[in-house]
Amino acid sequence: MGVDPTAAAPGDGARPRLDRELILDAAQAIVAKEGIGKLTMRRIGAELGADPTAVYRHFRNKHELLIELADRLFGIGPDLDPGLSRRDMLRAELRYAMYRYRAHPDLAMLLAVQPDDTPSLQRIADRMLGLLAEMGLSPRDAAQMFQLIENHIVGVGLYYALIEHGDDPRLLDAEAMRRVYALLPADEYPHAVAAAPHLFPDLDAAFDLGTDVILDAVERLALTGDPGHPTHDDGASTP
Amino acid sequence: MGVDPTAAAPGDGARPRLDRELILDAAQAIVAKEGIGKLTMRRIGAELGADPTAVYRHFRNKHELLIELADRLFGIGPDLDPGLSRRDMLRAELRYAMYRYRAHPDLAMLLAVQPDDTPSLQRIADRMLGLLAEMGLSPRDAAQMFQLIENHIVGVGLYYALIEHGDDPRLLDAEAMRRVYALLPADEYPHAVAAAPHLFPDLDAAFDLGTDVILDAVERLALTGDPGHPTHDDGASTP
DNA sequence: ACATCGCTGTCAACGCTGTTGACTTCGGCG
DNA sequence: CGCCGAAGTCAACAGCGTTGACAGCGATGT
Repeated sequence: MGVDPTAAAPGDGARPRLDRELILDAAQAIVAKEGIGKLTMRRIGAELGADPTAVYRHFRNKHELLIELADRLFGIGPDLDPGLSRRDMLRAELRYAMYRYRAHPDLAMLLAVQPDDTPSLQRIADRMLGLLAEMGLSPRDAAQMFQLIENHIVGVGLYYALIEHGDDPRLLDAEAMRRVYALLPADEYPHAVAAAPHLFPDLDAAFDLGTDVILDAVERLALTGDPGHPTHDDGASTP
Repeated sequence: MGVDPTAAAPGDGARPRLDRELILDAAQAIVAKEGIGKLTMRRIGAELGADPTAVYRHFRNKHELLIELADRLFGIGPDLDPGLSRRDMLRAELRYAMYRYRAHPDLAMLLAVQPDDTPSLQRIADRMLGLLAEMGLSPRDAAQMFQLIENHIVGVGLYYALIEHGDDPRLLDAEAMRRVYALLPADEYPHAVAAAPHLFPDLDAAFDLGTDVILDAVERLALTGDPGHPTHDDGASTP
């Protein structure tokens, strides 16, 4: 009697017993509302209406909590129209992965340094490797191109994230960034000045361009067994 | 009980007056010896044999110090043999940039979110854009491929850095990581298991492969004005 | 030459972080 | 009912970046 654990509501005062799920819900809510920078143990405690140190009864430390939170956020994959070509499916998978990275770069980096790869990451890897195989790549080539794809995603996703979650609004103004390069001394930075109007392109377009470059290489690899140099070389071109 | 500045410094004896250069030297020494994780204001003070807060007489805050330190570390460029082909020079430039990133990923990310691009970054951009132009690209194409190159560098450099500067030694053991994937349930992760022996390739090789894919696209763009999809009209050079 | 004033370094302290150990309370089980 | 481990609370520690008040050095103006 006394406190009824079933009558718990967010503003109510009463609160069900904590468990990992409940804590992760709170953490996820904080990240969604205020960003990962504000995700502190004390903030989680406040969100739960509990003492911050109560969390330590369920998670060994903050790192363990973050890993689990990251796995939860990375667990969801895209819904793919099975009628799409392999190439288009791979494109969609890549875009989706980049968006995951872009949305939660800090958590993604945490997962990346985690030696015990989580099921989410393993499923993503399996899906992409499967598509590459179906496009005609040997397991070895698939693994190599998969590494390229991962790097591509990390590079763009991270750049995106830095710009969006950075606290300096000027980063979002590509026009202003171009102007900086346009106004450099032309004798010292001739090429930068010349290319200034085209620098800092739309990142979505840049990502797609990179994806196409990689997918072209994949198809070329599937056709000829060679990444395919465009030179009219008659011999060794790969060092 | 005044402190005698001419007789009180650990090791060296007298400590001259502080200035930005001296402080940056100390900071750089700490980063080199113990990594950026140990670079705290208090640690800098200890390295200088001075009170930690003295640093604030020369730098507005830690961020400003880090930006300046990053610019210093990124200022040095590669010595290029002028006899090299444009492609090889670009390859060298790319490798060098990746190594910079790899060596100081945190500082590199700090520079990336800095709206006022530092001279080091501007010089690097100018050099690469110049090489792309000399390979036959229009300023617009050069800017686009430059973005691709940046992403490539960030992706690989960051991945490298995470593995090397991560505190978990298991990350360095690619063989062990492959084993993890090899031992996954084959019915659930068929493609991951099949590709397991070839996953986690040597990152230097992966970087070079990615570089070649990009440079191939650059040359194709220079020749045809088109990134070049490997469709049937493509005269494959190597069977 | 003396007084002045700003720059530099020192010290103590604030608010924040993750984390620990001791204490209390709750809930299920014999 | 009584027990006992799990769960929650409280105070505290060590570390972080940073601030404001104070003290000495050094150059400067008269």
